[in-house]
Amino acid sequence: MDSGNPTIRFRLDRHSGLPVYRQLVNQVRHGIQIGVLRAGDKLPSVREVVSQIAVNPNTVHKAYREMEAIGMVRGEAGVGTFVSAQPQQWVAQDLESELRAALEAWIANALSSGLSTSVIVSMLNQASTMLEQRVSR
Amino acid sequence: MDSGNPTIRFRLDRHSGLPVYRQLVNQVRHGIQIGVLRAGDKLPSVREVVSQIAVNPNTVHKAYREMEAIGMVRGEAGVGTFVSAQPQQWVAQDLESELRAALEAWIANALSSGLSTSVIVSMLNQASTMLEQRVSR
Amino acid sequence: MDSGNPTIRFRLDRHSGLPVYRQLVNQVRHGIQIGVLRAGDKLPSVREVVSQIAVNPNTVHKAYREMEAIGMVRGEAGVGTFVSAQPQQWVAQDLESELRAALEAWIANALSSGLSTSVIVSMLNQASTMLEQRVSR
Amino acid sequence: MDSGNPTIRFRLDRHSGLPVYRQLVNQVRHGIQIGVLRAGDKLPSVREVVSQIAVNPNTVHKAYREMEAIGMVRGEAGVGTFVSAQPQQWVAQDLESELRAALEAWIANALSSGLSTSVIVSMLNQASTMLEQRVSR
DNA sequence: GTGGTCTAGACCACA
DNA sequence: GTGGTCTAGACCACC
Repeated sequence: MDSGNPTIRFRLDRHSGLPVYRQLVNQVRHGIQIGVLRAGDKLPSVREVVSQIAVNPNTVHKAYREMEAIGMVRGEAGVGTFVSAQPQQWVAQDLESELRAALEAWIANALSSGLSTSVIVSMLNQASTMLEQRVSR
Repeated sequence: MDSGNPTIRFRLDRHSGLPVYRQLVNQVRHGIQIGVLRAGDKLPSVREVVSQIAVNPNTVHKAYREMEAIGMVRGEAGVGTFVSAQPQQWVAQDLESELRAALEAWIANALSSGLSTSVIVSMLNQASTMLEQRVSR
Repeated sequence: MDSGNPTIRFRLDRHSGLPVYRQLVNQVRHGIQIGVLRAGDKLPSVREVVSQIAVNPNTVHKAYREMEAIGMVRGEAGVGTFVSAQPQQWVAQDLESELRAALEAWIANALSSGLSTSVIVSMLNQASTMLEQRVSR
Repeated sequence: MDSGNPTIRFRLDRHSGLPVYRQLVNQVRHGIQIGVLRAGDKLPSVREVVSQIAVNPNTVHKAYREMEAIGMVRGEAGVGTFVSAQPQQWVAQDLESELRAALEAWIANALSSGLSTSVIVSMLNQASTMLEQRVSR
């Protein structure tokens, strides 16, 4: 009914390797951080998302459940899903520690595969450099 | 019984998240790269591996089949499994490209979460530095 | 439920001596060759195949993995398994070269058994003729 | 002891795809057919064969057991293995029917893989022709 | 002893 | 629902 303000539009990168539900969570988080989404804003309904990006409803459900579990968002039955109050602070911290852990896991994998430390270091440096150039492009 | 040349001993990291059979493949690849395994060398039999690292025979078999499919190794029924001739070239590329892809996915995840490029870059640099210090320790 | 497009139905020859998983691979290859299966078409799910031909899920999975390793097919977790784009070229060669090798082995066996070449030749011709008549029957 | 007359020397084709024990059987059969081996002739002992062609003793045993089961040969404990009397007739017939069955199986495989009859026929004819040319070479 | 195939089941992440 | 990994065990041909 109150579909007037679409608040956020999801987009999908099918080739990124990232799980779909994770992309959705990330985009909401991103929206909150850059101010597109504010406390109390309504997220599109599951059905709307499904028609937008042609994805399985269960996948959207999972993303919404995940966000709710973190406290990023609150779902009210029969009404909709809304951005929580003051989610900004921990959102960022939570994300960083999660990413840091993932990067640690990546390094552990590389080491346990027998790659030399110097090669791993150079891969990290190379990625870092590429990223810096991409932004100044 | 006295198989004399133990060629390679597998070790398992149960917490790495990497599938067991992939760990085995990586370790053989590693062994070939550092010269512990050479063309014609015999890998331990499936049953030997099973008794070494307490894993299901099928899992080991799966790893061996994978290596054979890539051409890294050749299995002869009733005889054993042997390192192929001239496997060196692609061996290195395979593993590195896999890890590079995983790192790219990590960056994609970070970017799509709304993390600023500078933060990501600093995380990469920090990890790289930590790794270098760990080796000189 | 109403998956509508049955794309391919597997059949099994339990007495052919060919491993079940190889029969499945061959039949998909055949389906692609005769145009029943085209790029992007969905293969029946592992569980569907299981209920069709009464075989263990792992066996079907093995066949699907084999096809994926060759590049004939691509499996997406949670979605299904789909025929790859442009698989036609090598598809034909693969099967034929395999059969040709088997026929060479048969001849080698016959020769090394001391059968005269003329007898072998006549056996081949006889088989060939029988096959032609069977088709015009 | 009576190693004076070596009667038959085995050779192995490692790339033929034929099982080793089968090659041994075939060679004895061949030897009988061309008259190199006659009724009562002694086959080399398992140990002699092992030292000749570097093969597992069990493999030689299996070949000898197989020949004995067919009646081609008779083993006397502590003495040796000897060619049976009048083995020629059925030896040939037995072999031919066996080969014919194998060829039928090959055709069945080809058909069940979805190869067209005409392609199979042409493969057979091609093999037959190649074989004829090889002999007139 | 060796690897190869298959069955019968479990649990997981993802859609 | 989908495929992916793994366990526990069987039987086979071959060495």
